[in-house]
Amino acid sequence: MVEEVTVLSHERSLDRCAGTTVAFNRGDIIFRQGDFARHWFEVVSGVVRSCRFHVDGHRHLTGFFYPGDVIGAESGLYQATAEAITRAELLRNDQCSSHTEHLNRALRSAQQCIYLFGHRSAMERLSAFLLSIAQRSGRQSTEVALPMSRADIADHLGLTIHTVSRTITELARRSIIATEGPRLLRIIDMSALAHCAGETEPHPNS
Amino acid sequence: MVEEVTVLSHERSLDRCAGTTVAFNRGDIIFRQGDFARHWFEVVSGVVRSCRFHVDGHRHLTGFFYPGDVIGAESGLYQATAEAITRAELLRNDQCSSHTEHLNRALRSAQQCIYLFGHRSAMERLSAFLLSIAQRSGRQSTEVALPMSRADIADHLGLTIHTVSRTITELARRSIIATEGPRLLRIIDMSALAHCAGETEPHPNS
DNA sequence: CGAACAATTGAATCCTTTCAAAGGGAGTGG
DNA sequence: CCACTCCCTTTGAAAGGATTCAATTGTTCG
Repeated sequence: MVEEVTVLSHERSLDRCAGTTVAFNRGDIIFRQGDFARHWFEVVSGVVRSCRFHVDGHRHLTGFFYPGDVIGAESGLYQATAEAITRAELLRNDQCSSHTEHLNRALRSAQQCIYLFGHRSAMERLSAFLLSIAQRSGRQSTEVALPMSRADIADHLGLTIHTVSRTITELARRSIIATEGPRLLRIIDMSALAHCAGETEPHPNS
Repeated sequence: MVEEVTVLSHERSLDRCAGTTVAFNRGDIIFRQGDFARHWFEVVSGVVRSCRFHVDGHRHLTGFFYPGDVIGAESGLYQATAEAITRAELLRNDQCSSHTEHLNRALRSAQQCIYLFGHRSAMERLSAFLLSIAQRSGRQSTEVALPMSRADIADHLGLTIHTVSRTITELARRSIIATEGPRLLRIIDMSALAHCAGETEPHPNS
């Protein structure tokens, strides 16, 4: 296809599969699980979630995708449904023979998800989740926007909305975070949060 | 079982990175998390596990790899440590520019892991795990070999060895499976097992 | 302002973990 | 060949944590 395209925002434009920008509204489906994977996408703005539905109706949110993240790079059939949870712009690209790097990023994203689940307790999972969101959400790392609902977080972490809510409350009670409305919070003690995530826990005491 | 073929056993030999066969004994490390990813591997025989260690010592087994599976296809640093849990032969390949398909398989493997974690209860997780093992272990699908220990299964599913053991016992009590020693079991009622893996929740009865 | 939906909180239940101990193979040495 | 040990697995009972059920509070938007 064409090689020089201004649309590509980042510097790793090894590929010639120039993308076209597509805009989605909150709630729009970007692609569906089981459809043939004709395109892969890079998030430019907004947040996208990917989810799989089980037979009993319960869903599993396999990931949240922020600007710079790649989604749908798999070949064959899409393994999950992707949906915009805020207004979002995505770069849509045709599948091309060599998109190694995007596959790599998709793989890393999957491994991040696996990492989250490696944590056992609700506190560990939520803390690790908040840290990963803080890293990616772009703002000053202390302010964390939560564009997704508690239900989304719960389905991502394998918890219930009640447990998610309680755990957030508990973190606020300990002054590790501060809530500023349901969709925005501030990290007060980053190292304590990392501690809760289980990353720095040499000896167990309280 | 495994037939003797030329170096590349399957037909997808797009790549010129012809592999050399390497043999590992039970317990041998194949590569370590954090090392530079110089090679990627395809399992020819045996079973390999990949795991990540958290700072507090607890580990998470991110996957089990059977013949045909690809491991270590990521670029940069290895994201997990790979270890043979039976005597195993692997095809070692140099990283080459285009290994799209192997990345794809690695991605699918990661997504399989994510899928497992989408299940909530111990019963759901273990049932889904047994089904995935049964599909991949190659034998007649009713006989399932478990080359890994209960501890490995527990760390893979985010449970304890006690819960794993209890859940297996419970499945046997219901005659959904039959155990023939700790490392071998037979699936008696495949549809019931699938039911346990996905549809158990709606209405609880005895 | 009120309706509809989202989030929080309380109390009881259920499930998993933890603590503790017994059973079962495989391998070693007498 | 058998006794013994070690390690893995299984099982029991109590404790802890997440879910469920139920209700309240908070937020958004017409």
